[in-house]
Amino acid sequence: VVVGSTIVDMYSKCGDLKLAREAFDKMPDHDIVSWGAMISGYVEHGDYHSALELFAKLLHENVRPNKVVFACVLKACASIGSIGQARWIHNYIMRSDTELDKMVGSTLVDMYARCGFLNEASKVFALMSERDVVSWNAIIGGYIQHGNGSNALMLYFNMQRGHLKPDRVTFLGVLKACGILGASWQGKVIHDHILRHGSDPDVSVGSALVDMYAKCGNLQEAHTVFNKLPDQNVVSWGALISGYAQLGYHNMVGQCLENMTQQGLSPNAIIYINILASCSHAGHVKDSRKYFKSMVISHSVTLSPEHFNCMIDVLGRAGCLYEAVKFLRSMPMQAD
RNA sequence: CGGAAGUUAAUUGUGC
Repeated sequence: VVVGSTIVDMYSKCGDLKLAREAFDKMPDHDIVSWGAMISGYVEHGDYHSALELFAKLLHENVRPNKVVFACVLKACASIGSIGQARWIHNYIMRSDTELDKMVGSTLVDMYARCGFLNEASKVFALMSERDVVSWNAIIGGYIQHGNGSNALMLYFNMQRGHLKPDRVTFLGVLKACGILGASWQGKVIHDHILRHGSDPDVSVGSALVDMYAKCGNLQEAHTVFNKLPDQNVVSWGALISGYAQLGYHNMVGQCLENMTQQGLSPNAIIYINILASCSHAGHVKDSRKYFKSMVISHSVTLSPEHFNCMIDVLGRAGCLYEAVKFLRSMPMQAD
């Protein structure tokens, strides 16, 4: 059974769920770990329905799920917004005398938040028997997903008072909260916390800092932080470019694109959305045509409705209605 | 303590 579970886990970590399921079905006996390995494999690869189906089968065979299995299926429910099944599972957990430990509790918090029930998320958070940094991150993240930056920041400062050490995920969250609020003062405080935290510099946290400063309107600081990043990737460039685009610095957007390309990084779909949006704000019809063309010939970007929206917008404003309609008709997807 | 587990950075446009 142990070997079987290991094989199931190995196949699913390699991304071959079919082989994993075959191995699972061939096992003479299943213990709870093998069920867990298979269910978590489905969840990890986004096959939430299969995960829930297998969970139903587990219940049908009168196997007692454990905390790991609960966490996996709750995550599946959260991902497809299946609040009904999630509530049923929550209920089952309560009936089965499973304690709301940090793992099951955090998953419930995250699930309720994703399904839009923040009251219940914070209720579960308050009831949990233990809370670790992931639990705090889950509730903070929940408020952020719903645009409530101030509650997220309040929770962060409560967490500090509880002497619980934040981690990089916490920082990613609260920096986003500052960006939402335009709270540059709190942002600087958190920047300071990050520097004192004593962890290795991290590109993700660095990009979140760039984004935070940009969203607070402080492009100078954003660029300074950007220059100090250990390495610059497409996302960190994206944060910077989006900042320049939103604040109307059209030529800086072009400049960034050039520098980025010189670094050997090719712009992705999101970068192009920002660039085209910048053309649209600046009313640069020619630039927008130029960039759209280079995007198409690069063949490395999947065109999305956003790209077309930007083009149609900039052309429409410039009075090039005929060309705008041409773009509208040439959309490879359904126009809304 | 030979096997499974929770939170994770950049995202367009119209009108009030």
